[in-house]
Amino acid sequence: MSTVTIPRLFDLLLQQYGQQYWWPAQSPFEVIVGAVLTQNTAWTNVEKAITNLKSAKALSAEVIVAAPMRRVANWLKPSGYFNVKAKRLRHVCLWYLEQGGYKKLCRVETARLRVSLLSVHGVGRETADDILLYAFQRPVFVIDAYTRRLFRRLGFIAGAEAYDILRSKVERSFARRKTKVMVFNEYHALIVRHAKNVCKVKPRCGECCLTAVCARCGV
DNA sequence: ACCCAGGGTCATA
DNA sequence: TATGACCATGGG
Repeated sequence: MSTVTIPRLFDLLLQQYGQQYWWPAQSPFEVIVGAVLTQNTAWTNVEKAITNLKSAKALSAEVIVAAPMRRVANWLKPSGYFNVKAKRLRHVCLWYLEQGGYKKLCRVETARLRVSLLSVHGVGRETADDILLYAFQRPVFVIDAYTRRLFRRLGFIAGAEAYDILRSKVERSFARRKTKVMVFNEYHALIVRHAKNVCKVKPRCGECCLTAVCARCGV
């Protein structure tokens, strides 16, 4: 009998769904904005907010910092938590400008860049890692709720481990691989893609997330 | 009407 | 360290 491992699951998901071509954005800065706006929010709602920013020619750190918070919040409205996110986005933009912009940030070593990101109000571990991986192409694996649930269900983890414990566990399992950035990029995207196969049985059994066929629900 | 979504901060114990 | 309240829109 073959045992599924963390690297093996990556192969299986890639076979099943193919490449996902993440992050859906046209620039690194757009990745950063999207990473903040997608916090506990459906991506379709984030797209609407980003469309608002583009229509207003406000998808830039300078414009966002200069704009009144009420106006920023208004652009962000479709993505939910708009008052909170307007504040967070402002902090991120101030940081981005203070650090000298994308080119300067590209020179910062990964561990330092992570610490720097985490010092920004509104940027937690997952958001920081989204940015590190998808805006700066750093070999960092993003742990989200889907990853936690799927990996727990498959017996890779207990489920309640601290974020950084899980992250290093996954990263170590690909330690010998040369293309870590590509793998981590695709793996996280594939897990999110796979999550869309969650069964729609109500009430949710709590175990049916992230498998195409839920044994408990019998779907 | 209810549940959920590509989290993070803050107060509290 | 570890819970719980809070933030808020849009789709199923």
